[in-house]
Amino acid sequence: MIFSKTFGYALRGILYIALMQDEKRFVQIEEMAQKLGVPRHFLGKIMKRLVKEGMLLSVKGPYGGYTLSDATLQMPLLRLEDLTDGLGTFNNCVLRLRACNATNPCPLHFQMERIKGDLRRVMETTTIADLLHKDKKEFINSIATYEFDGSMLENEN
Amino acid sequence: MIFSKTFGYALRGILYIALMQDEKRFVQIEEMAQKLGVPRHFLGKIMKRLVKEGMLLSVKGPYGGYTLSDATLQMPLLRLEDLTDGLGTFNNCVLRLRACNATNPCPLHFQMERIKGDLRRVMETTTIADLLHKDKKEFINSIATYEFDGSMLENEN
DNA sequence: TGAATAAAAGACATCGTTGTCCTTTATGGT
DNA sequence: ACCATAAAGGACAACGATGTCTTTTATTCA
Ligand code: FES
Ligand code: FES
Repeated sequence: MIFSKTFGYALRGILYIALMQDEKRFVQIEEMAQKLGVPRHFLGKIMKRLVKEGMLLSVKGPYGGYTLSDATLQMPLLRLEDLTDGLGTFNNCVLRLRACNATNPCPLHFQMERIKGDLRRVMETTTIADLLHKDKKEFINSIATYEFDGSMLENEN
Repeated sequence: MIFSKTFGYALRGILYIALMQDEKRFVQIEEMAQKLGVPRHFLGKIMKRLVKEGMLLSVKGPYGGYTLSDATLQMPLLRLEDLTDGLGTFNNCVLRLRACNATNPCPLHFQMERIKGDLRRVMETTTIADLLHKDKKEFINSIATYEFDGSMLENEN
């Protein structure tokens, strides 16, 4: 499946936080989980990890929550993939046979080397910021599990 | 990880059978598992599945085992992927958000559409037979978990 | 200082993948 | 018919990914 669920949740969480930065300083996990349609506590675990790894900042207590710096916006997706799924997709043999290299290639090595290289290039050259753009309501719908009318954006904050 | 272990075992099993066809009519699971360095009973399950789906033929009893037809050699890898992992990699959104299409694309859709298209093309146009070639000993080493000296090829058959 | 809020932390549950083991069925040789 | 061989089938175990729940820690505000 290329990416794990964890990677998907992490990316969507980060994008949601990035999107909210002009409105509010910190975003709470509860709000993220609801808007994105993602399991709350599981998302919490993932966010905690990202904080520890320096990709997010968090503040406890009232008015606290998660936020991110410009540096994070400029990070390539590969960094996030590394923190969640690891880089096995690129470093390991697709058939999981010892080391992956041209010296002792598996039957799929050369075909997959191309694909893996292309994928890696995309993950290396695409930053979090690159995924943003567009208008806000449409963008939130594009990362939410279920659509919701944009009115929820203004409401209870 | 792109492919499951199951897919890897299945492919290596099929290639091993294909490779042995000039020597012996049927290949036993025991031999396959040992030579490839793969869990025996798990491999059995996978082979059973491939037989049921028409990708392999099997015969029970003494001198029995698995074999495959020319038709199987001409099958694209995509068929095997379908029988093991399914085609979710190609049909689903990489973030697992509803349907994957350009109408309501996720933030990674267009980047991943290209990669997924390339991968699919490889899987569609590459057949089992395409992976064979080369000299036998070298090829077996390329699908075995651990190297073994070629003498094992001649020995106890 | 006390109450409320929100993340951090850790224990535990569920589920799909991977792997093992035992019994049943089919086949060939005697 | 009987025995040996080998796949088919099904029960179950181990494990990692995913998901839930409760307790602890940090922070804000009154
Ligand atoms: S050796 Fe298998 S993908 Fe490189
Ligand atoms: S919509 Fe996400 S990959 Fe197509």
